[in-house]
Amino acid sequence: MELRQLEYFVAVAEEQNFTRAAARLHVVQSAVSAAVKTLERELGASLLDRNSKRVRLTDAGAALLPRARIALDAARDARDAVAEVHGGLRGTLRIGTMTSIRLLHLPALLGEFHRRHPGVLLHTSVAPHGSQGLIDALAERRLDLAFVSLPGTPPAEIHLTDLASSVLDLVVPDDHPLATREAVTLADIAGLDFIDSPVGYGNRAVTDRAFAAAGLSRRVTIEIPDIATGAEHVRHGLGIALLPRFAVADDHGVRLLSVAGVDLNWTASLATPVDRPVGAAARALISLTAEFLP
Amino acid sequence: MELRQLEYFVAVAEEQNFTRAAARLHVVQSAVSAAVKTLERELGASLLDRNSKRVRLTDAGAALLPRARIALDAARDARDAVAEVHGGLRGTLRIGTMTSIRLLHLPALLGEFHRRHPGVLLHTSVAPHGSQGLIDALAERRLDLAFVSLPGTPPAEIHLTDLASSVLDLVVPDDHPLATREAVTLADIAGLDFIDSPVGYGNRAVTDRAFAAAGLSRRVTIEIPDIATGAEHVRHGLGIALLPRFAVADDHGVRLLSVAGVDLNWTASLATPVDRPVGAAARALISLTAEFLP
DNA sequence: ACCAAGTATCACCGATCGCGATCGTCGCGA
DNA sequence: TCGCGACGATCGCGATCGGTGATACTTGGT
Repeated sequence: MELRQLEYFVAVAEEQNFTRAAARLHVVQSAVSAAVKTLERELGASLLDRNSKRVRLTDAGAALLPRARIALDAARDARDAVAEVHGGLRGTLRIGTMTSIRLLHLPALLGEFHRRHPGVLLHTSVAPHGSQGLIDALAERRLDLAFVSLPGTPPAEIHLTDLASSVLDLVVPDDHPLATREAVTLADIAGLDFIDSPVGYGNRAVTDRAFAAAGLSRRVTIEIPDIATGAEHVRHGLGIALLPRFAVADDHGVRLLSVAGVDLNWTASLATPVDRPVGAAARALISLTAEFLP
Repeated sequence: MELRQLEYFVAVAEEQNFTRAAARLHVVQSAVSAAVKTLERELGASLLDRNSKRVRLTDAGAALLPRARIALDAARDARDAVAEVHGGLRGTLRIGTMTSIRLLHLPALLGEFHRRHPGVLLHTSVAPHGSQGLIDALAERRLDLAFVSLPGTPPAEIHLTDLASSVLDLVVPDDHPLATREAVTLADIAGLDFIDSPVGYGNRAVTDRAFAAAGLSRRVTIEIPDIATGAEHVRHGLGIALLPRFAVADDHGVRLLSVAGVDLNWTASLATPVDRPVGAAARALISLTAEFLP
């Protein structure tokens, strides 16, 4: 068993496709097929149940996968540790981010990190399934760190460091009955049609929790993955929305109203695993993030 | 970087000699030399400072070594996990034991383990530096489990499960002034010449602690690594000793006396690491050990 | 100065790996 | 039912890798 074989196996398991795994690994498909076959022969067990249409893990493969990731992470940490001693950090840092990274000034943070550690490749990925998806990816070792928004108690295996927060304001079309008000309550907007992010996104969790805590409900009739388009949807009368002020670049045709008597604070945090040590590059980014805090 | 290279590097680091490492790995010396050189080239750092007389770790090598062990352990756990799913446990379990294994009936325990898991190779090693040395080896990932005797608070990274204990009795030559007594106190034997195990052994720690707790001292003039020879030394007038009864197979010429008013309980425990998960085979042995408890 | 022990280098050879071509399989749509 | 596209497995080939055995070089002790 060698790391190269584990790397190929993990790629196939994650992609559920030899051809895509080969592309990701920058080798031809037959090389991946052969390597996985050799690993199976060496371990004396079938790891993948596959045909021309479908690739699934066997029980043995399911047992191997998390441990293969641990071994690959350990090897990368080993490489990073040597690089740190010998002459600067090396390696790749896999970072998950929410789509609304402007809450955090991430470009400035990551830019500074890159200037300080040019040998580290930053591989950022946005969260197709919101912050909850990032948390899952962190737990499954597909990410090293994640910038998330996760109201409530985080899961036991994740540590959150709060970084920034913004209040969500109500955005209504300027001809809306509530538009003349300076502030409203949740009761004023209960039952109305809302535009919001999908379930799983942090801002969506904040708004859902607020309504639930007040024993009220609303209708989310349109889900948008990018809050920067929220004001546009509001402007065209598709509903009202709770958005941070920074997401409303152009406020013509809409009004922003405060919502009184409720916690609509949307907090962004850095999520790190607690069940394993993080690598040298991850530690460096965590330190830099702390420097960026006010 | 591959596991094979890490394995060769770890072997050289531990043996401090390429030729001995090669013997341990069952390859020729030049294969080890070439593999380490390739690893150094790939990492862009010198890992070992060596010449024909001496092999030492560099700073980069010192940074790599614990992480290399983690990666190798992870790979072995991966292999074991697949074997467990697929058809029984495989692999090697590295067990440290005190020399005085009769306190524990280890042969019976390990015999039963072997019958249940014939695919697991048990590699046992005794403790040249006593239980403390076993604890060090466990922390440094050179052992998976250890049977130790460690009075007092164990270090934070080790978990102890008490398994058995025996009281240490005073053994004197039968013409000794105390020989007519049924029991003595520590005060009676303070200042006398003792035969005992070396520092680091569990039984030695028990006796040293008892004298220290009583504010008394004694002279340990002969240190013996095997307590089974203790009574023989006493018989020949080389000193007196505190030994468990089971270690005195032949009591002619000596008397065994109780020592009142002091804790001379010598406890044997199973030491497991707390900072990392143990492999499948280790978990199986831990379970079997629990079954063997009364 | 000599020697023994150990590491590094070299030539050689068999094994391994990745590539490119191709075969076989499978699910889907007509 | 059939054709098709996509995908995994196999094969031949060339390049590279890894281990062996021999040997050169180095080093510390006598």
